[in-house]
Amino acid sequence: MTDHTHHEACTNCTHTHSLGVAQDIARKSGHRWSETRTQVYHTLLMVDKPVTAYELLDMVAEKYERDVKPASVYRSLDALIDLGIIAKIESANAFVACQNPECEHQHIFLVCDHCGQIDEISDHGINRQLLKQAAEQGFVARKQILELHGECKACHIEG
Amino acid sequence: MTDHTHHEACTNCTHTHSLGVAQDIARKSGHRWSETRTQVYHTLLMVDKPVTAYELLDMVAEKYERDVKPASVYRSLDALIDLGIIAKIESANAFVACQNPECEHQHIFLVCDHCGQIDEISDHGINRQLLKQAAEQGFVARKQILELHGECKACHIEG
DNA sequence: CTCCAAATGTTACTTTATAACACTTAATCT
DNA sequence: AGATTAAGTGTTATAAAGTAACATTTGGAG
Repeated sequence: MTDHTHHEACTNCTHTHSLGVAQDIARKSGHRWSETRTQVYHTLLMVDKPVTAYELLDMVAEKYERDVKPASVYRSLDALIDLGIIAKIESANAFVACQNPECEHQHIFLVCDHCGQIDEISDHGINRQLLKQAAEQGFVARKQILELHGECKACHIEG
Repeated sequence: MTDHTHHEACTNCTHTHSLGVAQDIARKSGHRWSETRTQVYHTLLMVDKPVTAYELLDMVAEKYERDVKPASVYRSLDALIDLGIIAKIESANAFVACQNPECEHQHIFLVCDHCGQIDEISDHGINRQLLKQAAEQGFVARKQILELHGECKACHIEG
């Protein structure tokens, strides 16, 4: 495990990097960065699967030994969504860190109803086709929610 | 306005028809049909746009002069979803009657954030492509949530 | 170092949804 | 038509998800 001194202690290099990237994205887009946002985002990166706002609240409360309140968590979540570095899984009222924050913000989520894990499809073709179809009906699409529920590879094999 | 005696009074022929169809679908799939379900479904058909469970509750309460409770409404909604004749718009916590209950149950919804109206895209190609892409990652999809938010034709023109 | 819009802390509340259990009824079978 | 019974409803209470309002604090630009 490499030694990092440029950000707060984290046993995982990727996360430390992601936190730096997040901060940069925030600054560039005129948002501030803050302790709460760091903690919320870091926690989301660690769990690496969708969690509800209240689950997240409990995790942050325990990990950082603070009495964080729903409103604070929701505010951080809103900000992180604004930045495009996390996403809400609408069909689960849950939140998840994006796989590659630096590009493309129309997600296609694969939600395993068995283990709760999440995966993404990266197919711009589908996104494009959707926009096109919508446009043909005179609809200007601004945001796409696309979530497939089912069983992931691992769960399907195990039966 | 045509005279109908075969179902409870309704000023709209399509709805009377839909109620009959709904009842048939329910019976065929082993579900029962009931007064509450009739009222909930009928109300959804009338409003013809997404409404929340509690909005629906109020409408049913007023229209049928009864003191209907949340649990009852949610139970009816669950049943109607099971029958495939209504759908939940996950990103709005709202429910809407399906356009053609008798076929195809993977919807693509166009939700206008300006007027609240809803439209659907009928493109099996996209549905198929999604399943295919998911399958390539070993994911077996059972349910698809696909909602585009934006501005509908009418609202876009008006500016 | 100052400043102040942006963010947080806190309290209270609203909206959305479900659990549990007694009671009622739709539809099937005689 | 009347009995039967699983499916559905009524009711109470409560959980889960999300927001409003306002006083206080702070990140980061100048």
